[in-house]
Amino acid sequence: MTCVSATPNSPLSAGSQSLGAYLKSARSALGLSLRAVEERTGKAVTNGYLSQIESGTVTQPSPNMLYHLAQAYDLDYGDLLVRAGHRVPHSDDTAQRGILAGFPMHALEELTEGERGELLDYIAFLRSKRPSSRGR
Amino acid sequence: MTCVSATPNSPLSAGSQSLGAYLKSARSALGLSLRAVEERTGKAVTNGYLSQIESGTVTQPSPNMLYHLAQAYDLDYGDLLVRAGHRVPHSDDTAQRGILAGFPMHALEELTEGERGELLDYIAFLRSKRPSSRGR
DNA sequence: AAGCGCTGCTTAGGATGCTAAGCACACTCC
DNA sequence: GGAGTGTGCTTAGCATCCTAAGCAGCGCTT
Repeated sequence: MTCVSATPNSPLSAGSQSLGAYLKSARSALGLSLRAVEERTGKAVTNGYLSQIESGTVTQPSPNMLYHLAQAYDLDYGDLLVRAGHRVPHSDDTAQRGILAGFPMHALEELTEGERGELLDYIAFLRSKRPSSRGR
Repeated sequence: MTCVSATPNSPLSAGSQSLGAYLKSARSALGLSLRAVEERTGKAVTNGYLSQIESGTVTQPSPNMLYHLAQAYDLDYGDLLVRAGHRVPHSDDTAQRGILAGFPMHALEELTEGERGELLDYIAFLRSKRPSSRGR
């Protein structure tokens, strides 16, 4: 047991901790070993790799990895994303219309995904049909 | 309507578009060149790399890349994340972000009045092509 | 024709995520 | 002592992302 750090660091209050330090605190708080976490994530995060993350050898794990860790530690996934330096979609506003006020949006809403794809292609087709402008 | 059989010519037409095909449609609808997009993203996404994404050579671009593309095309960032196979924070309630989330409104804004008319006709055409029931 | 600029596309190579395997140390239990 | 198990940690190597540089083709201008 080489390290068992002494600092009782509550992972929830960590302000500017690096991702690795934060995850290490979290694991320590839960009293889990590296391999226990590997087990918890269903082998999605191997113990060696987790060690790399905690030590800072790996600085930006993929969202998928972070998700599994969030699950294993019961942490907030979005928070982990931010700590890893990923952008998080701010999923709020749905309404800025503007020029399109006249356009019947519900017509679009009724389309299926595939139909919307076709529509995009048709828009491209309309543009390609225009007199001379090549791409703009 | 002019029509000219735009449907069969569609390179992707239907179903669940791959990320690449979707991004290609979006770019095409906006009438942007690969290098124009590179410019728009402030060189964050190079033209060659974008080509790789569209062609499927690169299947899972980083969230950061997707963010820049979402900005450039005025698409929903979260939607792109999902299409790229990344997990999205609040995705417990799966499908119900804005239905129009994936649609590039800019593409509509740039159309002329007449073209918008044709587009509406085409939407009507799409709907008429369906197997009648409107529930879905 | 020659040159220019734009188009999409390819490719070598560096950087990084990520895995599988193994190391050294510490604690048992026979 | 020796075997077995658990700990954190390291490392070779592969896969993938991503960049920089370049390719050929097309249309336009002189």
